Amino acid sequence: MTATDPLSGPDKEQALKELAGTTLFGSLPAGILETLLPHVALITLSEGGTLFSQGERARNVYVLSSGIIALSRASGDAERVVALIEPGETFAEAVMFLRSQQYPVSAKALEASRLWAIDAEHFTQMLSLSTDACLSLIQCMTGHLIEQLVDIERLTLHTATSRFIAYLLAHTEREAGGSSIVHLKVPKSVIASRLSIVPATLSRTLAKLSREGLLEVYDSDILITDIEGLQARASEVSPQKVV
Amino acid sequence: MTATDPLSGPDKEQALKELAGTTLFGSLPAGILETLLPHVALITLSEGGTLFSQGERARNVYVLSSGIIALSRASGDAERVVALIEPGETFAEAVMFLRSQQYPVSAKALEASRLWAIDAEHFTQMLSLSTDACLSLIQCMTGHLIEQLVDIERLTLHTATSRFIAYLLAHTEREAGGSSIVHLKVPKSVIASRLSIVPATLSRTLAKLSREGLLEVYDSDILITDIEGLQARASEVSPQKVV
DNA sequence: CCAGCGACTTGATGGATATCAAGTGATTCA
DNA sequence: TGAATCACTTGATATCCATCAAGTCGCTGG
Repeated sequence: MTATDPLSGPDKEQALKELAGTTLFGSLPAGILETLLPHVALITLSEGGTLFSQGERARNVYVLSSGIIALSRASGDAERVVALIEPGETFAEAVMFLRSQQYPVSAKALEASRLWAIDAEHFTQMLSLSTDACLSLIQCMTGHLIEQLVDIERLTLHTATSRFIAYLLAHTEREAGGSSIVHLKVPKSVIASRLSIVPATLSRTLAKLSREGLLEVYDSDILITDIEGLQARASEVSPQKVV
Repeated sequence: MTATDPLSGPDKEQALKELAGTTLFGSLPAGILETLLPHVALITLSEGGTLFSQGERARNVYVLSSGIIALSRASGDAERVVALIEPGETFAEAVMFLRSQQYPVSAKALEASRLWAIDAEHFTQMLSLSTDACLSLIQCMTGHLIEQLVDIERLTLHTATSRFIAYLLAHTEREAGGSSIVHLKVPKSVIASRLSIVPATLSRTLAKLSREGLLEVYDSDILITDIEGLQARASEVSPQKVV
């Protein structure tokens, strides 16, 4: 992991442009974002590199510029990927509001990555000066809350198969024809962890769906041949009605 | 469900006092909270009454004064309790920042309850006038994010038994002696749903722990006889190491 | 070029927990 | 007062998915 600080000219422009493209920083009144720039650093990670570890003192808020970051949470000797961050997304936005002041997850690069690291203290300072910044952060956190709620819903109410299909459908780019290709950008073992499935089961799931003629598997490329069929199975629940 | 608006004298005082006791409203600069009072209504629900339903247009933010509220999320024909609200807690705080403007869960009273309903629009308005209010909300949402993260961790990494023990331990009031009593304030079926267990399994779990001499069950009162033994089993994970 | 390793697949088996079903008490209500 | 209902318990069985264990294939490095 390498970090530069302060940013030099061209990086500075790039940072400004990329931050402005996020929900978190995109709707700030002119000038506010610039005041933050002196406290932004460029970080580069090589594949497999660790950005921070669970429990570590939280110092920065991040924007991913390129690459992929996996956020994972460990408990005892078990660990699970809880989120996959793609370019243009922010993460660890509310880290300085945690009682513990510690990152609640670990962040690791799944491929070589570039990130902008914003100093948490100065970010907080900016929040206290701008309601617009606060509202953006709230907006952003609301999104995360809903995502987590949906995650919980899937984990508790849906089967491994329907969870995987939901993942697949969420990652298919719309294509004109009746069939479309989804390229898996991370190893299947990571997707499995993200969905709380064991890799062996994910493999079997893929084989099953393939046998059923819903999709075809070519390594990390999945050809979807029957999107309606998949959609139908995605909403299957493992019943358990209550209250 | 009955609602009054505007509040009369004594209710007004009560509302002011109770709102001031929450994280969300407690640290507002003097005077700000008062401006909100005209937009606060008192709502009473009888046992089993519905406050709002999933998908309904979101109009209010709530503070629970007395009683118990279950927040649950449905998907298909399955449903799960995702949170149990106790007096003094706020909920649906960020509801007006949702794209859909709809409640993502349903809220039902498990016993007769009183609540303060704050008009969402005026609450938002107050946020845009006070950074302190924003920061309180952010603080509050951060708490919810961590709670959900821990919930997910438990659901995916721990067994039904250890989830139940964690619930039990989180609800034991410290007692001097080597043993303490936990009174379950909601039906066991609701706790089961909250923990994503089926009632029959919860019942068996209780029987098992009782046979092992870790606790004794007297209907809704659980006598904990071996807290260390329970703590040891609470951290059991269903292994699944990854990445 | 082959050894070793990592990512994935596939098979055999087991275990945790859901499902289905039949109880038991306690409470409500006609 | 008896019937109905509810909350819970307990038993028998089923199912999903994890575990354990061998593969295969492609890649890297000596």
